[in-house]
Order: sequence, then C-alpha cells, then structure tokens
Amino acid sequence: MSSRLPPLTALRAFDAAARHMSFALAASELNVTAAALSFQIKSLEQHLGAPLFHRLNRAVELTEAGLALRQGAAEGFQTLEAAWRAALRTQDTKTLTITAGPAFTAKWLAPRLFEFAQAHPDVELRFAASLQRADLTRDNVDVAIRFSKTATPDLYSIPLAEEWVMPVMTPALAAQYPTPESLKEAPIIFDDSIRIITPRVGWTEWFAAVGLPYSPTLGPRFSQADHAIDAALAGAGVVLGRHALIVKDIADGRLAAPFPTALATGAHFSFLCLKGMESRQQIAVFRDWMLDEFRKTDHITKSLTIVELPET
Amino acid sequence: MSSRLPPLTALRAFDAAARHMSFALAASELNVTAAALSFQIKSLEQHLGAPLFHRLNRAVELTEAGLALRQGAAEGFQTLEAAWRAALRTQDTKTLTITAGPAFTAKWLAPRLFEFAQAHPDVELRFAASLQRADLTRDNVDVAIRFSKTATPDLYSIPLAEEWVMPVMTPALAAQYPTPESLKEAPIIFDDSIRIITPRVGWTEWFAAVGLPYSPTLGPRFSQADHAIDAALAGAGVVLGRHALIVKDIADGRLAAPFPTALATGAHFSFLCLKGMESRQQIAVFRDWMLDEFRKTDHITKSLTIVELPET
DNA sequence: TCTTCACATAAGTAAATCTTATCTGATTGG
DNA sequence: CCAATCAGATAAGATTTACTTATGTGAAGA
Repeated sequence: MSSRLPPLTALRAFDAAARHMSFALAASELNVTAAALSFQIKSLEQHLGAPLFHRLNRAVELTEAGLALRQGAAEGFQTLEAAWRAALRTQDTKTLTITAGPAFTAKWLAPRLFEFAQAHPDVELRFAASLQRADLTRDNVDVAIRFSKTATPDLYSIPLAEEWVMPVMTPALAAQYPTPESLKEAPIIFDDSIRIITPRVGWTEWFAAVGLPYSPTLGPRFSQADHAIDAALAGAGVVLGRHALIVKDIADGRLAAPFPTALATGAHFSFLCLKGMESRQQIAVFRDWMLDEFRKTDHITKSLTIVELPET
Repeated sequence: MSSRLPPLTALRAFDAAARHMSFALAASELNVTAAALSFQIKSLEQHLGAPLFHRLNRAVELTEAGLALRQGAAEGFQTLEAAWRAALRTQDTKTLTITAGPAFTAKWLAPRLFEFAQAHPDVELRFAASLQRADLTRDNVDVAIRFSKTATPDLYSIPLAEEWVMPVMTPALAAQYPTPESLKEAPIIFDDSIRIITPRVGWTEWFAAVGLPYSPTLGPRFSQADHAIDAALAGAGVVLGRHALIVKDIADGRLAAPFPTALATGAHFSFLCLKGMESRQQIAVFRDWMLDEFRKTDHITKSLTIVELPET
C-alpha cells in the first residue's frame, strides 16, 4: 500500500515551506512558482484532513500537525539527499574522500600523501579530519580510518595494523639516555590521547613492563597525539608514541626508539567503508596501498618485545 | 535547486525494489504494475548515469551505486513515514500514547488509570512501556514520562515532581521495626534500578543519613523497581522506594514510611512531548491531570527531611 | 489612502506516471 | 531436451499530477 505516505512532491514542498516559513521562498528554492507551491501544500493538507499552516496576514505559522511533521520531514529528506550523494559519489572514479582522526591524518596520511599521488595520479584524495566519527552513509565520506576494536554490521572492515606504544625521542636525546633506568632523568612528554585506551598504556605501565616501578607526573601534556609527537621531534623529550604515528619518523631517522619494549593496546587501526564498496576501484587501490605501506615498516615491529597488559 | 534529489517516486520505487530485491514484489507493494516499476528504476538510473541493479537471469542484484543508495533511501523513507504518522496522530483527538519506564507504568500510571478514564472518558490512553527511551518523533508516541535531569531542545519538558527515596514496608512490618537502628535486624530488599542514579542513593547512604554507619548486603535484589516494591507490599521486607512509585501505596495505607528521612536523588520525573504539542487537547489534559495527582500526595513530601547528597 | 507583499484561486498546459500488451531470455520440471 | 514459466524490458497510448500565467484577496506599512 502506497497510502502510507502522501504525494512526495507535496511533502517536499512542505519541507521547504516549513524551513523557510514562507511559501514564496520555498517556491523559489524548488524553482517553481508560488502558485504551484500553494497548490502542493493544499494537496498535502487535503491528504491529512487538516491544515498544516495557519495563514496569517503576511506570514504563515505551523499548526500542531505542521509542527509534528516538520522535523521528521526535514530529517527524512536530508537522509535521502545524503544517500543520493553517496550513490553519485560511486560514479566519481577519481576522487576518494577519507576521514581519520587528526593524529592519524597528520602523522600517517599526510607524510605519505605525495607517494600515493605519484603512484596513483588518477585518484584525487580528500581528507575530512574530525574527531567525531563521521558516518559513512551520511557525511560524503568513502573511507574511514579508525582506531578501534569492534566490527560493525553494514561496514566492510579490515585491520591495518596492530597498535602498540613505545618511547621515542630524537636520536640526539636518545644518546643521552641509553637505558630505561636513565629515562627517569629524561624530560617526559605525556600524550593524554592514549588515556582513553583500555587497558591503560601510559608511562607507569611502560616502566613497569621494563621492571622499573616509576610513575612520572611532571612534563608537558598534549591532548592530541600528533602534537605530543611533534614536541618529541623538536627534541623536547621522550614520548610514548603510537606505532602508526611514529614508524615513518623512526624509519627516516628523525626519531629513535632505543628500547625494544612496546606495550600492546589491543586495538588496531581499521580501514572501514560501506559493505560492497570495497570493490570500487579507488577504494581497493587505496586499501591495498595502505596495507603495503604498513608492511614496509613491519620489520620494526618484528624486532620488538610487545607486552600485552591484562584487561582492567 | 531541486536538482539535488532525483524524482522522488523513482527513489521510492528503488527503495521498495532494494528491500524486496525484486521488481515484481516492489511493484505489488506500491500497487503498480511491474512495467511502471521497471520504468521508474530506469529513470532513476538515467538520473544517476549508471545502473543501480545488475539484471541477472531471473533475479536482480545491487550495483555499487545501488548498495550506496539502499540504506539511506530506506532510512529516509522510514523517517518520512514516521513523520507523516505523527502528523496524522495530531488529528486523532481521542487517543493519547504515552511511554514510560516499566516501574512508573506499573506503580504510578496503572493504579491511577481508572480515575483518569472516569474523569476524561473522551481520551483513550495507550501505553508503550519500554526501557529504551522511545523517540517521540519516530515511535508513534505523544508523551514520554522520563526520570531525568536534563532538558532537550525540540522537546517540551516540565518537571512533575522532585524524586527522593525512603524506606517503606508493610504497616505490620513497620510495627516490628520502630527505629532506624532496629532496621539493621529487618529483612532488607535491594532495588538495583536505583544504582544508576548519581549520586548513589542506596541503603548505605540512607543509614549514613540517619547517623548509622551500616552497609547491608544480604537480601533479595530486584533489577526493576516495581518488583522490589511488590516484594515489600507482600511483606517480604523493607525497600528504599522511589517517591513517585510509593506515594499512592503510602496514601492508601498499604505501605508505611515510618522514618521521616528521605534521600534526594537530584533527578525528577519529567513530562515530555514535542515542542508545540503541549497545546493539544489531550496532551494538556493529561499533563494537568498528572500535575494534580502529584499535588495530591504533596503533603507526604512536606513532612519529610530530604537529605541532599553531594555529587560524586 | 494607496501600494505592496504574501498567499489563494482558476484555467489551461506540460510532464510525469501508469496501464495494457507484447517481447526476451533463462531456469525448471517432466 | 523442450515446453512452461518466471522476471524483467519495451512500446504506445491513457491518465493523473504538477506547473504556469493571470488574476484575486486581505492586511500591513509608507
């Protein structure tokens, strides 16, 4: 039965009218005359059996029925528009929109962007860095890179790399502090963004893992992991860096990781896209490239002792 | 620009086809011929510039574009349908659908339902008891009664009564345990549903409020407040009952509240409906009746010492 | 008071949507 | 293996829906 829903054109007219609170503006938004819009509203009101607007002197006002309809109508059309944009996006084989957290964007994606662009000049990457996880179906995003443990239905998800943290600093600084014991004297940088990880992987846990009961508290604190790493890169101290964010700096010699003990976080960065979209040209290309890039720095992981902490 | 969205009838046809994965079934759902539906899909595909379905031998399969569109299209139309039902509901002046938690439904609404029906025979009440808070715009509900502290935009909200908890038991049992001290010997019933409240208002806190350091742990536990109160009504022991759930039993003599010390929860039951709907006949009638009912038992609150606990 | 603004209405027109009828191609059951 | 059947495509004409131009109404504001 189609009788559940009134004529959609009329509903759309109502949505526009309710947003503008003006038939004239709504009409121009929909590229029709005010008369047509007036007609549509009237038709909708007939379907409902009651007015949706109070017609005032030179303005309109929503009735109770109109108020009840407004929000849902707006949401519904927004959802449809987003879905349509998503469908259109699948036809665009040259752009690929990726969302990731600010730290991953700054420390993993950005430094490798040039290489990707060279290898795949036909794909134009766009980045939507945001902390609040974007919704792949709503926010015009094709791929999300997220730090997580869980899988979601409706989403294609593959783990990119296990995540762990370990102390890193500039090579110059590393020369001054040759042993874990000596790190007690080193300037410590705190990355507060890893505090959300359970089990906790902080300095206290790392020192415990190398057999030193030590719990540093003094030192600069950063709420964003990339800022903490930037501070370490500037020689400001030693920071517990997350795998994905530091491997390139280690590989290129900008950072040193002198101690072979790392803490596993139990989480990993995952590559996410809508189920079925993993076969799209750009998405598959980008995924395979990411997996390759992670593989390139695998040897660093292999030389480490990765300590698993018990769940808390 | 209307160009953001394709013809809505076509989108709707796609939604049905994607849900059924069959043009024929979709056509019969929409009460049109298969030919018409085939046409609509084709038209949509032309707007998109790409096929949405792979036409197989005797089945259809979604393309990437179709997969990208499916979920959002379904959600969008569901939202629109819900909104339309909400608008239709405003035209129904005789029914009123209310949602509340199971405890409030059982212990506040149900016992007073007969009185309301007598006073307002023209309003037919319907109840949707559920723990997960129903969405007023989505779930065909006019009014929600919720235990909360916070206000929400888009919702009309008025507090019905401050909430507090105090020990109650049958009058017979109350005779045996005349003092707070003697309650240490009484059978204690635990209502685990109040554990979600912060600051914690449990037996330990109540005993502390009357100057007794005592922390009972033995006794039957109930996850639903109404079940705990039912146990107390059956004479099984003494329970920390929430204001709204016990006032009627106290007023009618089924429960006794011998000690004048109550713990404030900082929360209250609120009456919620969509903004603008508060002027609807039945909603206003029901709200005013609820406020009146709470007022009737106000004298009980006035005779109490209500202890505010510090936030934890 | 007269203009203007915002919406309503009427009548004719354009466009979309639907139907009946026919067609294709592949699975399936005998 | 072949006819029956099923799912969908296509064509042409009918119908309904949606839109436009033109005109009407009533109230606010200069």
